[in-house]
Amino acid sequence: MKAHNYSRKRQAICELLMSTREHPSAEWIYNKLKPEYPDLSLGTVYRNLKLLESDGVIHSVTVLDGIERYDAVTDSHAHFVCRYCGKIDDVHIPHNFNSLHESLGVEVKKVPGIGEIEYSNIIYYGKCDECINK
Amino acid sequence: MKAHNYSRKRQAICELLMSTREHPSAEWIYNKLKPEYPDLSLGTVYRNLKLLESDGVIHSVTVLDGIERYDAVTDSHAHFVCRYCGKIDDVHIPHNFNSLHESLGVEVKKVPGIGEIEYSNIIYYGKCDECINK
DNA sequence: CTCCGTGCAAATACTTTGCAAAGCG
DNA sequence: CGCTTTGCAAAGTATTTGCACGGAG
Repeated sequence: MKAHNYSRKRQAICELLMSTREHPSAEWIYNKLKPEYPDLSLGTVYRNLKLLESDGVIHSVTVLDGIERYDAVTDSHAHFVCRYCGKIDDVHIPHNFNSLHESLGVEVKKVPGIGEIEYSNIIYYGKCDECINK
Repeated sequence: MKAHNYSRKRQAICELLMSTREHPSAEWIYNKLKPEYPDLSLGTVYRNLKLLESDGVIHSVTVLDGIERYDAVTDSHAHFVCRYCGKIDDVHIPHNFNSLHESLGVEVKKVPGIGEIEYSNIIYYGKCDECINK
């Protein structure tokens, strides 16, 4: 109960991102944390998201309908976005995919005539099972 | 010289997108077309981009620094984004990639427990050759 | 005392929209 | 004429930022 305010909220934002598979937006995080931190402000969430992102702790998955969505999971780079309900799921990357991307993520891969790849982002768009079943 | 205004500007926007590899933003298109269509307004560009997108004629490649970037090329779904200068290049998709995605694009692919993939978007981030050479 | 983190509100920046005018068939 | 397209400017919305305050060491 001693470490009072030092990065308490930043910690909470980070942990929330790590503990969910929702790929949250700033506002989602804000609403989720507001009950426990009544004096939390949206600006702080935005500030900390940018900070955590530049520290490499979290990543921006995509911008969906103008809203940035984040992710703290680092092992999988593939996502499935439901075009109908907006849900974002993690997608297990197939094996032949791995053979191509095995060195990506942290390592650098050269593409002739283009440049050096530092990381990649693979997104599938479609209709999730829930939306298929009405 | 007869068909004067019917979708003349929409046509121009579409053709411009087809003829470039720049993956333009709304403003880029606006500036490019403004000399030839002095009465063009930015709102019209935005409107037509949305319209062309919903018609499936063009696609949104990504949102880079809060700015939406479009593409009218349909055969390749992979892009390279330079994190340093913001340039977006088309990337030739490797063979083993094709084996996985050969049916994607228009067709539908099911992912167990997730949903049906309608299309995919693959983006590589890194440093382009120009930026590597200072 | 000094620094970092924050609330609050104003400011940005891109995009969307309402409306009236103009075009096309 | 009826429907579409557009310019213009106002509105909208997500995000960023300036400033002063508060807590920690």
